[in-house]
Amino acid sequence: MSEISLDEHEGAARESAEAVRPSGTLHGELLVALRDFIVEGNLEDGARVPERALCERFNISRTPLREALKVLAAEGLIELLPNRGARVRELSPADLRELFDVMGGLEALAGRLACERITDAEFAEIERIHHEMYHFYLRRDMHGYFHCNQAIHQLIVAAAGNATLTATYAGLAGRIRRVRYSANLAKDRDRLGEAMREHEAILDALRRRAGSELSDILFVHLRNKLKAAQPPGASSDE
Amino acid sequence: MSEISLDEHEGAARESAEAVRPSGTLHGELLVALRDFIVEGNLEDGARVPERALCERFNISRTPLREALKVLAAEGLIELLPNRGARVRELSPADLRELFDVMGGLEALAGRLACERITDAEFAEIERIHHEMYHFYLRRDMHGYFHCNQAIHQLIVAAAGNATLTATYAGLAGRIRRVRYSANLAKDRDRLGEAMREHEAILDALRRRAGSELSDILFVHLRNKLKAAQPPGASSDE
DNA sequence: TGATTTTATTTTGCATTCATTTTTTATAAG
DNA sequence: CTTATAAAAAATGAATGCAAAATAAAATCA
Repeated sequence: MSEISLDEHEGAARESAEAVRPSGTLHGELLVALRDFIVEGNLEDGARVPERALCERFNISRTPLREALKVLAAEGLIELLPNRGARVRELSPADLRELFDVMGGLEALAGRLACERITDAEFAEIERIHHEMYHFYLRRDMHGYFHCNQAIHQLIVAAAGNATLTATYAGLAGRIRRVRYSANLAKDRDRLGEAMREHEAILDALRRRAGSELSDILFVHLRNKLKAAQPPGASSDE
Repeated sequence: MSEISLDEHEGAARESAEAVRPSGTLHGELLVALRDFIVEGNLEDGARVPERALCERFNISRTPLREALKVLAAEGLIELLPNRGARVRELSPADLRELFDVMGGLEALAGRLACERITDAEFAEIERIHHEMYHFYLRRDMHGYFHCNQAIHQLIVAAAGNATLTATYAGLAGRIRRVRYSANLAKDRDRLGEAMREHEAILDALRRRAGSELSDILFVHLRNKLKAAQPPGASSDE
């Protein structure tokens, strides 16, 4: 009956909403598992979230499941319709634009903060991955490139040393991750080269600990990323 | 038995976590009411959240209450200790610093976005309140001053026209609102004058639609606000 | 046949119940 | 009188039960 193909995503201990990691409680574990389950795209966009099936899949009763659903709704991953259950939240082009802008703002902040406190060792690590990324870029290895790209942005956020920022950022990132924009990105070679140059500028500003400048670069960088991901004439639904 | 002094905070329909406004469902209403109840300081810092008492107070069973608690924990307002219930989350000086920085980052973003899309009418409204605030400043009317100050920052965020940003901002603002830093702020007259000058600069940059510049000013403005709120030598718990 | 009403089934929201764990109170020992 | 131990009370986490609502299915009529 249950047409869901989940295979126990236990171990993936994603650090998410900061104050909620009640390992040892069913609800806490379930929250993590369910979030991954949805983020990884096991449910179609706009699809109903099948309570019964998920209960059977995770071997729990409805109570902890519904608690987790409420949290995921607060995070914006699903939406709750009164008396009509939960649905996977669809991202309109406008939503995506909003998310990218906020992510851009948070990365801009991360860059600024990172300039204040990043150690030489941390910077060296970012630089190392940057060169690795350049390597992938030359070889047109999209998978490797993308992986490094993610890592760099993640490291900058981490270097900011602000747990609240990290948690907020992770929450928004989860919502975007459902969208397969990577495909669009990878296709546009011009964008790839441009992105590479932007990353050079990021590294440079970070090296000089030029917080305000880095802040600007990162925001624009995210804007360009969005532009590349969005079809040219996509309505912004304003 | 219940030493809680709540008097039905119904109507206050605060727009909060965007995807959760299930008016008509008990859980949704309760979430809003409970959040206000905690934000308004009806529970001591670090105090246990009394499930039983709250159930009686709101006339509901534990199920919807606990659902709301899970959401509030995800928002960071309370923390859940396995088998030991929920407690009102205390804000360490480090937490406060983190929150202010992220709020600063979000306001910086708001300023940048506002410059892109703010209308002359919207700007005029902000300018009007700014002058009103100056009036209060001259008269040393702290209450009026503070109110205007809040309004201006709120309007800038609104002018950004990004619902995701608004929701994220509101979530963090709620956590800070528990702290009575306003008292500290109001006491420091030097800071007040400085803040006034910073607001002049904000207005000026916004008038010129100088997004990047405004972004910087707003972040620094928030930093200074924090500095004024924090006792000089407060440990940053790094 | 196709649309519409009626009935059955499922799903949802919330209350209640139950087994554990924690906290409190009472009791005993040093 | 203080500290340690044991028993009682309360709380928490999760499962189950139940009424109302929504969806699906069947029956009726045009």
